[in-house]
Amino acid sequence: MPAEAASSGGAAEPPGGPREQRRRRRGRARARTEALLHTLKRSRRVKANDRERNRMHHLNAALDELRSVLPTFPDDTKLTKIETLRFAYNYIWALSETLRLAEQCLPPPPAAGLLPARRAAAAAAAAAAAPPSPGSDAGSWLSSASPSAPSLCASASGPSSPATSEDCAYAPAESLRAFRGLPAAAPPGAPCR
DNA sequence: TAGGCCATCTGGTCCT
DNA sequence: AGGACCAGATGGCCTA
Repeated sequence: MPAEAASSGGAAEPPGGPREQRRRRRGRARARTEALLHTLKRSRRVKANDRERNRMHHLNAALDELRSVLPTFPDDTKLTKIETLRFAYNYIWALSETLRLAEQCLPPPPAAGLLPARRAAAAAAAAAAAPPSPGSDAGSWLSSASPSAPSLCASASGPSSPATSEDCAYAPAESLRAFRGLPAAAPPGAPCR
């Protein structure tokens, strides 16, 4: 290709010459691929954002479902996320504790001897929620370090305690007594009344 | 106005 | 490769 060889050889290329045109074409192509890459990345990001939003919506829906099965409060304020989780944790513990005590104290079947579910639930609710003293923030009764349950915090290693060594959730030992069907204190092996 | 809560975006990591 | 999950950042809204 003689023409090419000649142009590459020496004299300054005239503006708009074939070399210049090629360079411009390459520049445009590169810009186009970069733009394409950018839009591709962008669209992936947008999609990922969409999925993430969706995921969080599902998570929140599940949290709402959890709220709906937890006993509501007089003031009916919506529990925050962390409150919901902590309260559920305590509620489950209180329910199982109620069952445990009931099994300990009640005569074996027939079924009539079983603790009515609603009473058990009410007791557990009281246990899990109490003491919801007015003016106290959620942290004091739902959160990790409740001063009202020092003994249970101390015995956090016990399998039946809702407290963990790291996060000593409120342990409603006192409020379990609110349930009239249960003894004030029923240490393991204590005679049932 | 400060602080708490929340939704959303984002980049990184892990898993399928 | 693409999706799920996670944690940090950011900004908006609300309340004391």
